[in-house]
Amino acid sequence: MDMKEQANAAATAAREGDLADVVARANAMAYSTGARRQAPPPPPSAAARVMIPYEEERQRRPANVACGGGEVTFEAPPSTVVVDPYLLAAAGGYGLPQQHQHQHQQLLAFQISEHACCAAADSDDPMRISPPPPQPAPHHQMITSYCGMACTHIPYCRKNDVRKVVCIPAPPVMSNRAGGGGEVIPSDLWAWRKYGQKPIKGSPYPRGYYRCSSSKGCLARKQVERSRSDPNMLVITYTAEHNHPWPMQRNVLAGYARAHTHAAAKKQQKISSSSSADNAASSSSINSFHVEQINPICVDQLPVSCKMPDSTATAGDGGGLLFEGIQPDEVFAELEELETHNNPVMTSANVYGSRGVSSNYEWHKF
DNA sequence: CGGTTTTGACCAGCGC
DNA sequence: GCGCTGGTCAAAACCG
Repeated sequence: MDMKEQANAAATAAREGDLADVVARANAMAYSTGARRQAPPPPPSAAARVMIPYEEERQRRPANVACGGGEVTFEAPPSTVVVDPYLLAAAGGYGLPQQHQHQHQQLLAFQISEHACCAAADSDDPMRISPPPPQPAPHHQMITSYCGMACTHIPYCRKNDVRKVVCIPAPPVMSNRAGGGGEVIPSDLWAWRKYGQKPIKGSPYPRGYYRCSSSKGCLARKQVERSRSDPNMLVITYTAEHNHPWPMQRNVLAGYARAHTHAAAKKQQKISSSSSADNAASSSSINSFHVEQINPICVDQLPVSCKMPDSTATAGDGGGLLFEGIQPDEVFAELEELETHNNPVMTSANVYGSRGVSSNYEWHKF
């Protein structure tokens, strides 16, 4: 697929609203423009530009994001795709030791605002750059979109609702265990409690609903689902902001252990007894995916280690991104690096006291 | 005891 | 009004 076709596909995806597909195609374009492993892209200190053409008749309001000199521009409808500069920085291994940077440059994680629809439909640009959140890394300049009107473009779009969508590489879908509540997702530093799961029309994968369990009054929520068009991508939608500091040490294994042992075993037994197509979307707390290949690295605050399986594969053609196995000490080394370089606010307790939901590794407070 | 996942039920918004 | 869909609730079961 040449650049023009990729651009058209991206525009189509943008219109059809599959955010993950937009990201995947943007990813593919990014790689096709030289951001491949053989030719690592410049670090965030150098300009990086990703562009997605859209309908020419539409007013173009590119979203330029600068982080450490890097710039990403989408010529999608104004707010269709917004790149979280931190994620881009993470993709470039920003703040990591030199020897680790090449790994993180393979990741292009995007933050997308679903409220883009509002901007496209209204002459007044409802988008505005919010100030950096108080707790995450100081340079983590979030771009979020606010609905200043009653949005009718997205059913669940609510006035003044802030939604941040992050697409990340997901573990491969396994035939009988993947998907659903058992979705193995890289953990972030917040504590989430799953409170629901629903099958989504048109998607073989259910959507999991999580709310912040660190603070009772916290309204932060997130939804996790696989992209229907690219199962290699996980779409995580964050809603509302945390109103409290990072979660401290807690009983991280209560309940969690159950989900990964007893219930999982029962589920496996149940699932294995059934051959229905629903298996792919059924709940399971663990995935037969080799969990040790995933590192418990925060999604939106810490880099996710991944690599391109081969030089020709792209996220758009199913090649996708694969997590690269890293030893636990390496993970902690990375965390320490981040703690040192990116987020002096975070303490060791905050970092290591968090859950590693997607990992075999238990995180300990030292 | 405090925390989790699972899952069916319930509710609200929307289109017909 | 009805059906569909997405989001949430809450009970049950379980774990350290």
